[in-house]
Amino acid sequence: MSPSSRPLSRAEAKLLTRHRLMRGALSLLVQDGLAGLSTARVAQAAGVAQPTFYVHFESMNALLRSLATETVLSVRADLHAARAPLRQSGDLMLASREAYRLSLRAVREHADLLTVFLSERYKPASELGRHARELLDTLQADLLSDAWFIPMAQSIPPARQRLIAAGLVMLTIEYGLSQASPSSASEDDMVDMLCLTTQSLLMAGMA
Amino acid sequence: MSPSSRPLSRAEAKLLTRHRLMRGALSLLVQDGLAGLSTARVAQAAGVAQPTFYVHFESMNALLRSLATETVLSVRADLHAARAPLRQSGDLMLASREAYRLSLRAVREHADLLTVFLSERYKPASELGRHARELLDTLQADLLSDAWFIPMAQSIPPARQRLIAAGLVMLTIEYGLSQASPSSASEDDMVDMLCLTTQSLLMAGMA
DNA sequence: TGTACATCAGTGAACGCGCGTTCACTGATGTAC
DNA sequence: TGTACATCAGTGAACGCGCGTTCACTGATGTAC
Repeated sequence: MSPSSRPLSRAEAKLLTRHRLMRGALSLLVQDGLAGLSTARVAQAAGVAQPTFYVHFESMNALLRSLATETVLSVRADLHAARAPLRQSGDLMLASREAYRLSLRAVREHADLLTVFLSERYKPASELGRHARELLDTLQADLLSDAWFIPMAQSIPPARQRLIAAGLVMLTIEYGLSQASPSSASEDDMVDMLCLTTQSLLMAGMA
Repeated sequence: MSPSSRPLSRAEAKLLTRHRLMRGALSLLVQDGLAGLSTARVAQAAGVAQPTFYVHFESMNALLRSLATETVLSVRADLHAARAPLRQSGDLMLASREAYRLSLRAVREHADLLTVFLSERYKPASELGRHARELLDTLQADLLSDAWFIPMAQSIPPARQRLIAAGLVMLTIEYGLSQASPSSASEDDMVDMLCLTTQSLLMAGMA
């Protein structure tokens, strides 16, 4: 499994333990949410003794902060990358389909983190909740900026633009996450729905 | 404040305490989620001593079960009632607008409970999560059955029907809850979006 | 209505337990020569 | 390369605290006569 026989340096080993703690925390969050989180359980999930937690993080909130800031960037980047087809010239309809297909995959890829964020977004006092709201706001803004060149989009009032972006982001995440369930609809059906919803929302926005 | 000067009977007083415990639990759930819930805090929010909790519920899970079953019914009924205009003959477009307007209000009315349910729906092991998933499934089924008479709806394959219902339910809840935030869009804009999305999804579903 | 007794919602005190947090210690890794 | 020392990631033990849960007790409410 190990790509090299060289033993890990102290710094590398420490970073590895840190990553294991964060992954352990994420898997506990997915299972039980914040209620199921304790330094003991996180440490156990990471395979280290419980006080080791404090070697890496000064508190549970500090770990959650790191988890949020370090993972949010990759979710955001992946969803932006999924819309690359839109930014190339060509058939807009075909490009939209491909962009939504890739977006659904990105959502599936980050399903664990997104479920946690969706769960926490309505908790006003939670630091994780604040990060979740910021992420969703950012995803909406990214979507708008990626769609800016679409002729229809520019003539829509800003308030409606935000409403459209919020709806499309939520639909994409909702559909993407539902792919995990066994009775899920087909990806093609989801892409159809998303594309037509987008078209009609854009037209509705101008009205 | 009291509508009658007659002192409460023992049974009435007990029921009142029970309601206070459940409302206390709900307000704590809204603030901090399951993580912030303890028998002591619930009892304090209800204004009773902590062991009193066990006079009414055998455990926190029992309280959550009661909270879910007793409130789910009223959410479901209110959303069904909001679609009454659809069930009367007349202009379908006007009826849709009115139905969505009433639905948004029902969502706002039950905002506390819905945010809690949305937060818990992705937690596989949580009993509250199971109730949340059941509620959302039921709301989707109710929407489909209320829309059954719409000519277009009947020719859509079942898998797509469910996808459409899931999308519309989530959009309605998402928009309705966003009305609580100060920078929220106008209700009229939301109704526009929902109506046009509905139309286009119905057309997409048949394709 | 009045009295004696039964019921029971609510309580204070007590318990064992897992939690967060601290700290002295260990032994492997890193460094200076 | 070899040796002596420094660093520090990880640990076991210990602590005070809030938690869930139990229980004997109280006093107001309800009931029988």
